Amino acid sequence: MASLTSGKTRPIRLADIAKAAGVSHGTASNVFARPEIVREEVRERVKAAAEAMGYAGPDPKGRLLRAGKVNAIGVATAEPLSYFFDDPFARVMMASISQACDATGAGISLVSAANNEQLAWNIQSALVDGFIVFCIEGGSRAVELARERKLPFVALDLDSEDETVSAIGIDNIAGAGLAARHLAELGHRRFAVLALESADAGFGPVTQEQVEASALYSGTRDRMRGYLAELSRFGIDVSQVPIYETLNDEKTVRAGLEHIFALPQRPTAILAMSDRMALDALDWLREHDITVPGDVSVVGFDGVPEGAVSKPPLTTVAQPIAEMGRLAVKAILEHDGSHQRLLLPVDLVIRASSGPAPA
Amino acid sequence: MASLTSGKTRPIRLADIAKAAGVSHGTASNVFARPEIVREEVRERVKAAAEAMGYAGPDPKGRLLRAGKVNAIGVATAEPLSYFFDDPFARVMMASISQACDATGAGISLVSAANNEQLAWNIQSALVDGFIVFCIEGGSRAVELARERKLPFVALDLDSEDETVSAIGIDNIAGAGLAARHLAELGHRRFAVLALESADAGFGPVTQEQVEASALYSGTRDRMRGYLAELSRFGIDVSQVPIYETLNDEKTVRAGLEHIFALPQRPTAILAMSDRMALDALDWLREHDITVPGDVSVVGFDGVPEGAVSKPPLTTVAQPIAEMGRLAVKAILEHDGSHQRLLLPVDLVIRASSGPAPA
DNA sequence: GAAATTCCTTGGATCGATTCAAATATAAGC
DNA sequence: GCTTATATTTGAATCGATCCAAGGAATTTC
Repeated sequence: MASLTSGKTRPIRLADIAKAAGVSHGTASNVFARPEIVREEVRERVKAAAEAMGYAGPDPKGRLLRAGKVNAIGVATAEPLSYFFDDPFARVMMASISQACDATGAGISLVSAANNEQLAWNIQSALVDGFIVFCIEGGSRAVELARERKLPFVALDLDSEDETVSAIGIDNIAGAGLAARHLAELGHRRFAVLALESADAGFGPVTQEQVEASALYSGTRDRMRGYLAELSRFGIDVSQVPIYETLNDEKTVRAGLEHIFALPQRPTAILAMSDRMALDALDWLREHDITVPGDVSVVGFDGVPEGAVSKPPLTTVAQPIAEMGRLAVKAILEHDGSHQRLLLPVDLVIRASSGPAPA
Repeated sequence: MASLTSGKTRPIRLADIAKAAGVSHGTASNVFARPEIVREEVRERVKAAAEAMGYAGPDPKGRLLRAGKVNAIGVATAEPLSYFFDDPFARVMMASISQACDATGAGISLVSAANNEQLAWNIQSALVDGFIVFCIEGGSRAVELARERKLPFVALDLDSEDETVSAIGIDNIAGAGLAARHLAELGHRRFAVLALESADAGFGPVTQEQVEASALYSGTRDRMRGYLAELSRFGIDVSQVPIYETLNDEKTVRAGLEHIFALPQRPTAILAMSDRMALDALDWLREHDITVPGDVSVVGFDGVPEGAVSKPPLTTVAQPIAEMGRLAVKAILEHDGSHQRLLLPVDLVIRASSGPAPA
């Protein structure tokens, strides 16, 4: 019936119910935003009109423009959206970010995209008060875009040389050093490294020089430096250590292990730059009847919860993930125009995936 | 230097650079929104002005109001925000929702809150084009709030009787029936049920009648009906089946098992209304040297990936989670004013946590 | 009863863009 | 040179609210 009067039903605006109730739009707005300052009789009349016309309440779109603040923070990454729910590291980080947001009543918008163009658009048009940028791999593009929005933003886990971007990261060199020393002290002398991306090139065996040369992905580079510096200290010829670069997924990790274990000198210790790789490695080794830590020791990096319940439990370099998330949210919400650059300490967590080198 | 002229630096607006470049704001807008229709010379001039003044690009806040569409969907739940990243079921669902969103370029806003008041505000002020409401437990409040926004929304997994809300759910009765029959056919006769909430009351042992009486939480009620109906069919006196209601967390599941295994008649089969509970149960049983499925069989509900890799792998009633997520996004984005009510089929996945009843 | 308070209400300004009909400039056609 | 077609640009209107200075009515004070 009602729809007969007008073909398309324009959504009801605050002005509509103001007119219907015979008050100014200012008063109508007050009924919703500060009900205590409007006379009860009027308030009821306006509410009744709103009810009668099926008003959905003040549209946040309108409020937003006036208020200026969205009360939400964007979490951006160059990975596809599902990364936030699939990747163990991202999940722990997101859980802590969302806890911090919950505490302050801020919402979370996930910003991401498969391709670069879409990512640019999504970051440019995200309705947020600031960004937390996940820079796990190839995030520098996202950082650039976030910077262009001129909103507060923090880069996570990007050890960018650029002092003008706020960043919260960890000491990758020291962390990698802890892992390498741990294994060396257990007597291991034949190592292999499962590396994260060092360039957008893809995956496969790489040399130390290639990793070093990559200006991007300083996390990868620094972990590599940390590993190799510490191994050298134990008199190991690091030029002989095979390095295999993966895409941090099961497929390429498996390919890497196939490669590494086909070499004449099998390693007794594997340094993996992420727990995700390390856990995939444990699976592969088990399937190939290579015992851990009997034949081969494995040390991961990140400290995700899955590592505590894997078979065997994973020795790893634990990042203070929860702390990083909390600090990132704090940095956005309490942004004062300055740039923060925090380097958090890491912690070696020794579990059962590492043991003495075989005799 | 620049800041000396004005104490507070108002953000630069499109109008500012239009003035600086000596063009109308209409033209300035076109430079960013439809660059191809403005003469190159002018375009460059405007861009130069924007660059010089440090313009961050058109503010989405302004665009939003004009355009009307946010291009983001809200995912709402009455649980805290971290639920999206902690809960196995939610994670799988979110992964599929985010994949569907990625494909269409839509963003995701997570909407949630610890307390009811905050939840109301968050839902009322969320900048989204529609809602997907997670109704796992006590979600009816969120559904009400979403409905008031008069935006398209879909309830997930709420088997609400209200035909006027769009919902995508599963056949809980049939699913529960599959689980119960499977165990009964394996010879089990002594059962226990780990139930989800049936009222906001909390946790503890409950009776069949109590569950039946709860108008809320129809999912819990229907799964219970499915279990008990099928067990009756095998001649089992369902009034003797202990039912323990949990909060779907480790603590209350453990309390439930303590209770159940302290009863004079120990069960040989446990029906859990969620995989999360079932997995916690497996842990508890292992710790108490009760072998699965030798002493006790366990069947879960949901079909989360963790169930495939647990010790032992979990027999469960698998929901088509990915399909549900995809359909939910589709329902929001292609909303045509009608109400969808989809009941999807479930699937019994038999793994190693269920076996013949002990002799 | 006039003046001073207090309490509500009004209507215009504003937030920052987009859109579109109309105006103007430029090029093309005869 | 005049008309017609095409390419750009303009400026007003709009999106949906919030905020605030100013005005009006009711109440209190002297």
